[in-house]
Amino acid sequence: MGISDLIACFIRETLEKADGVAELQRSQLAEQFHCVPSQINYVIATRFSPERGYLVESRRGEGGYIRVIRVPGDCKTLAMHAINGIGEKIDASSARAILSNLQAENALSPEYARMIRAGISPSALHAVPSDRKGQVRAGILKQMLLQALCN
Amino acid sequence: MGISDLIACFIRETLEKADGVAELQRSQLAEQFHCVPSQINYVIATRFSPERGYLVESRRGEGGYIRVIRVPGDCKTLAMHAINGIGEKIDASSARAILSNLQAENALSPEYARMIRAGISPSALHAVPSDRKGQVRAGILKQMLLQALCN
DNA sequence: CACGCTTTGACCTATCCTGACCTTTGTGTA
DNA sequence: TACACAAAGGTCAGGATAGGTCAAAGCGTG
Repeated sequence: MGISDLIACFIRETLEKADGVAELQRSQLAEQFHCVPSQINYVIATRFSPERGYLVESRRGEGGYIRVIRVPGDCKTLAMHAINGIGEKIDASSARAILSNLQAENALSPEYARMIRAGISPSALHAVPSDRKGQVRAGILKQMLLQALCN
Repeated sequence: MGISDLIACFIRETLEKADGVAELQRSQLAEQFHCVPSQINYVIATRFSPERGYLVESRRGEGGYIRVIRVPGDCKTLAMHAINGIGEKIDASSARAILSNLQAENALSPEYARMIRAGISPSALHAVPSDRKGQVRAGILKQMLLQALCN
């Protein structure tokens, strides 16, 4: 596990403790994890993007901050939101993140999540030409999420 | 016995010791056996395929790994039987037939069957070039069946 | 010798980490 | 009030690390 994962983990814990809103200080966090400040942006961009169910606000200058908000809502809404956010194509790690979010919100059972992961795993998509993988992953993900939603 | 067999043996031993989950470092393993990294992929592809009862996950970049998972023995027979019958590629109606057979034998719950059907439905696979649909369907079907039958 | 399994290497893709440079905002001072 | 300055945070391209793909060459055996 690299530093990025540690930072993401820390942010998730903060969100947990603080009831869905984490207010962070970029440079302070960077110092705490012995990394450059821009790595915090990297972590937020790759793990706390809107498609993954988070909102991010920030402010520069004196008293600046980065606020990560876990977007609230009931299971169905979250799942529909996730499906709508998928778009034409999706890369593997975004797909993984969406699934673990839905799972964390109890909008998706661990069993269904595992099935979906199996369905979009690299070995499953082996025969898809690489320039189409993103599209195919998106297609499968949407269909299976829809199915899982309707129990 | 060639190097591939030695590597396969080593992975099996690791699986034995580690209770069915081996986490490997491709380049490290390659160095250890004095071969090129891609030979590790060859070994995994030829000896740890879904047909043989293994799941494989991996991650690139810093902290990358290859994880080989041996599916538990008790559920293995049935799953292997179904999966081995699938082959390189499969058309939509044969896939449906396999699913309804398994369902009829009570080997597959209706929920899981529906998930799989969603995953290989035409809308899920719309972005796959038609000359590859059969192969892709087979890939997804195998992975998902392995997951569904072995939980 | 033909066939199939093995081995190799060139090239590709994904993920993470870093640093140089830029923009926004609050505040103290002339 | 205006302005300079310091204190945040933002962007982006590049480098490092690690696994993936594919086709061609090697090799052993019927």
